[in-house]
Amino acid sequence: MPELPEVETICNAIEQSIDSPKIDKFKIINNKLRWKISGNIPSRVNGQVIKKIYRRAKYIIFEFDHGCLITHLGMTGQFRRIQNDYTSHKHDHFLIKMSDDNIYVYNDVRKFGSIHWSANVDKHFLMKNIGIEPLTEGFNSRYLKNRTTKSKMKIKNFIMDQKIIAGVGNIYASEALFLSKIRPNKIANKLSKSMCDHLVKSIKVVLRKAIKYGGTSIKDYKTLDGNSGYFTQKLSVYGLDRCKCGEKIKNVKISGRSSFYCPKCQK
DNA sequence: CTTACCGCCTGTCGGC
DNA sequence: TGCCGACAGGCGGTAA
Repeated sequence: MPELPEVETICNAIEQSIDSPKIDKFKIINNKLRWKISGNIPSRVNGQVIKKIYRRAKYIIFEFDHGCLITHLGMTGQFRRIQNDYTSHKHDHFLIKMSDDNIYVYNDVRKFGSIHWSANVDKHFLMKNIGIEPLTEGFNSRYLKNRTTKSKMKIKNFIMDQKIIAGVGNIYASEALFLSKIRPNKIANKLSKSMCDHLVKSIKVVLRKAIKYGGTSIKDYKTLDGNSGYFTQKLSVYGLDRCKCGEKIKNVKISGRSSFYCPKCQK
């Protein structure tokens, strides 16, 4: 479900809504997620203070002195914030009750999300192969040219590959390629230096703007307090019928995923 | 090593 | 009205 901008939005919302960062009780409601919730998480975090909440790729990391909780929202994962009394909803999986009145409830219809405890985040199996963060200086045209040169993947699959670029998913891949005027099925090693330059800039622009507007809500995504993201109204190709140039937008499957592009604007 | 495909889950929507 | 297949924003594991 959520990509980098949505996870960033949720992360910030959780952090800003906490008054007291001490966990009163971590409660498992239904442990069947992508991986069974294990590792005795309650005993590790009950009574502990969250030092920091941050995003890495599409993961939300709750950092403690002695380790981290690593959560992923999969396709349909949501956190909702409630206060005082918990009323159960279908597909609730766990909740984090803080020592203030906040309770953060994780709900996930399709169960593709996850939560793990790790004493060393960077070495955790879910984190150790994650690629560069696209909103850092290290993600530049030199990096992209170097990596694309060696790849025979379609460029859309390439920029969605978490081992290469962290956090870009199906929506923002389509949007960034539209901005760069590159067709999604172009082979990565066919990109020129200037195309790489353009694509790097486009990815950064799209992600920053989406964060600014609180993410994109196509189906399930909701911010912490149940609101939709406003970037939905700013989309240029994803889910749209017609390009601003007037041309009909194409929706083709690339590796089974819907991929939108304008045949006139993108070459 | 790289790339392609499967399967995990539930809910919704369109076609017949 | 009901049934059935297709599809939905992800990703690790495995096969080729």
